[in-house]
Amino acid sequence: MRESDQMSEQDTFRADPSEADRYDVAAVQAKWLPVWDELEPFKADDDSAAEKRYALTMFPYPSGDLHMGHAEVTALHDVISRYWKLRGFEVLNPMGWDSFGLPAENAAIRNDEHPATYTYANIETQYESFKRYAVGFDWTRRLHTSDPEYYRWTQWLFLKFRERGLAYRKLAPVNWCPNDQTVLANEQVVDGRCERCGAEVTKRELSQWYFKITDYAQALLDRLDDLEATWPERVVTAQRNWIGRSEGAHVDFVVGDRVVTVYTTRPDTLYGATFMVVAADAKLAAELVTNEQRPAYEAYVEQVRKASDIERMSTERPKTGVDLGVTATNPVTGEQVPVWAADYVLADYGTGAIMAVPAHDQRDLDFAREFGLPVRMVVDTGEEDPAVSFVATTGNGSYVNSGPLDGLSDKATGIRTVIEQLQADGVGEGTVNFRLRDWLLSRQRYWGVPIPIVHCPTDGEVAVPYEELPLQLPDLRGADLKPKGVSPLAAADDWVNVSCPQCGGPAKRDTDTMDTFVDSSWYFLRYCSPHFEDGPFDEDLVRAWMPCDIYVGGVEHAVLHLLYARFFTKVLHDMGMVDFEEPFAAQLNQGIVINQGKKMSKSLGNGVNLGAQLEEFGVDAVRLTLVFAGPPEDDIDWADMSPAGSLRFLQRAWRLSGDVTSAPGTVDGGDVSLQKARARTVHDAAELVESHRFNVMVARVMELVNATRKVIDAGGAADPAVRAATETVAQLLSLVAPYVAEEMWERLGHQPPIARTSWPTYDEALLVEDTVTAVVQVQGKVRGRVEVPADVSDADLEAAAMADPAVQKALEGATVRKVIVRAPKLVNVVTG
RNA sequence: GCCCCGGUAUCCCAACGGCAGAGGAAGAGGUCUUAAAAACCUCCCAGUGUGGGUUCGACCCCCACCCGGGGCACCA
Repeated sequence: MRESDQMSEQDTFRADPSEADRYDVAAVQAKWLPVWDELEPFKADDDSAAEKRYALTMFPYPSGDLHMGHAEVTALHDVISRYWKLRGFEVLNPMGWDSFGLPAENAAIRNDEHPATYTYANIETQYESFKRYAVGFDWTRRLHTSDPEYYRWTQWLFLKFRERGLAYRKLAPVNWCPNDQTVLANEQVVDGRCERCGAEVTKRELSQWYFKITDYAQALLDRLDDLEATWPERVVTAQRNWIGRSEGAHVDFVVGDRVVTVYTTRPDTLYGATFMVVAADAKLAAELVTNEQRPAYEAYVEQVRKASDIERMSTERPKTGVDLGVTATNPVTGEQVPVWAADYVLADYGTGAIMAVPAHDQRDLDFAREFGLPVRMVVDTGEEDPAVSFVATTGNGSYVNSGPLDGLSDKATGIRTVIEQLQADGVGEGTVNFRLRDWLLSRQRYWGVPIPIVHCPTDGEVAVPYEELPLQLPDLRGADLKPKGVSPLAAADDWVNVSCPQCGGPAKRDTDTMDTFVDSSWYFLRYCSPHFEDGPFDEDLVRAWMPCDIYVGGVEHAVLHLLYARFFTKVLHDMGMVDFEEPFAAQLNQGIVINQGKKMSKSLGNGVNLGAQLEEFGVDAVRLTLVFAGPPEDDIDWADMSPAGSLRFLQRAWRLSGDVTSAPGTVDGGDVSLQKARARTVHDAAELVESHRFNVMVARVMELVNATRKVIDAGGAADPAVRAATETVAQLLSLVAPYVAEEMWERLGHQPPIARTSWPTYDEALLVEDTVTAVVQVQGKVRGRVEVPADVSDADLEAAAMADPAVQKALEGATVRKVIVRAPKLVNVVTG
């Protein structure tokens, strides 16, 4: 007895509920990971007869380990992917790394090593983290854009684009980041600063490679209409703004012995043009200026060059400019107007020259005021004369001082009339302009795709033959990579000096590398056949999987990556390699994870370490927290979240699986209200996932857990409805918390993996309620409730409502004027 | 300056134009425990940023404004 006393004491200690009624998070994770590795439930089968779905999430750059942002986007993404899987689709859900780029190069310089060292070490770290995070990726399709097997095809595509005239080289002023020592695309300059490092961008005149994305401006714009329903509105709007289509006219002015064409959206105000302005940094200005004015002009240009974009773009700044000393002839009036140079006119938009109509354009008016130039109103809008008010008028009005336009009062008619006249006289034409510029793709850095071009003194630019691809990077490391203003590749003599593929004579390789956005413009295609060796992708497999049914990622790529990827897809469509024009059928942009109301940052010291959170609460609880936090698009303030609460809920759900006492398969019948709750939950969950309202879906699962708990505690552990509900909980939970779901599934007597089960079914009849509680309002205020059959007629409901004692009381002494009946839920009695 | 999104309980968030509360967190009390944690039970908590309008009825639609977040801004 003594011995057994001791035993029981120990047992009591062991049987502490905190040990017995909770699962060991770390042990469950350790248990299932190898099982899933073995079973590969998410391996996508190209040959499957099932309908295919492609779930794509933006691949990461390998900087360090995964952080909260990755955790959020993949948790949300995985809900959709796992849902489709349960719905019976063959799902392609791949992952890889956007592994070329500057951080690796900077780390290599710091640590005196090769950029690949940093890159591939981080990839391995992130890969392990993704594995533990249990996202349903098909790892057999993993790719890295820095692998020669991948960038071989990036180079191939570049050459194909070039053959189609879509990749070309030109000398032009370009954005230069003095910190990163490389040029930048327009899209990478945000408010005059480098999008990557924040340094102020300056201008340089350089010969660089461009993709002719402007050829596709109209197509890129047109197709946005189709995406409106399934893409976030802000992304569509951002792209529309970025493409910036405008309709207007080219008008030819004569300056001396040459023609200068201007672009205007208001040709109808041509009679009010009182001067012309040419972009100060355009060649045209230097060509037009008189010798007398040249010193003043050159001083001005010098001043403009020095000013940063930030200064230039400030709208507060007074207008500056210089008189070029020449006059231009207005083609419709024959009038001579002065020609000025100014920096408010941009060299690379339109024709780089404008006709200034100060009365009807605020910028021109500001300039005219600054330099005492005349203001002539030609559209009378009824507002005060801009020459007096200094407020340009831009609305509709009647034309004055405008020759044949006088008497008209409609802007559209005025514009059309002038364009017709210009065309008849051969001095202008209607035209369309875009804000979008060609995509500058050269970068003066090492860790990127080498541009497969050889420069030959005899043959000029010569393509590296396709059979020589990939053109691999030379082996440079450490100090070799220090930015010097030219690409580090230029110093690799053995690599640079080659014989011309055409004439065999001495020639030099192009030493720039490609913008990493080129790499990511087609990776989603590569996933369809990641090991294909006869081209960038297997066209049949791309046809089978693409376009992506959902693309989940950050809204920061609204223009950059998404516009480029769309451009690539359109070109490939024109090349006949793909049969669709848009790569991403639908899109979901998640918010960001912040902490204490602020973006996480080192300087604020408010960073939340993902690894520590996973360690403390487990993968499932962290994922659940992120999904449950709110609508996916909203930012999540981690300080407001309770991963501990998430874990508590998961424990609660898990406990159900241990309380079920019926045998597997015992799922029909039982507690009717629980059956109904289960049916309703499954029905709603599908709708909620499809409309991306994952947080509400989780709340519904919580409700079902609560309902099931109640039945069990009331003695229903053996009830078939309890088993059915618990199995449903496990399956629904598997979209968010795969470990505990798998564990529950096993405890319920089933084989793994739960990911390969199918979406729970239910009897439709359970969704139909027999009776409904109808609300009776008097003057919009609830005064009573009546229980009625769900299919009650309006008349019967009204009768029942009016018979209700509480309603009778509320109606005492009042005259019923009208009764609104909305069977079976509501009656509103209006008195009067 | 222009455009978009949001503002519901102490907090995060739900509510086909029809009973403002689904879910969670926090808080209070209780059961259990030597105690604590956990679990379970109970309770507390707003009339929906402000002011108008439409409607039988408005968190929801319309107008104006306030606050917060985001985007665009010398592109002619």
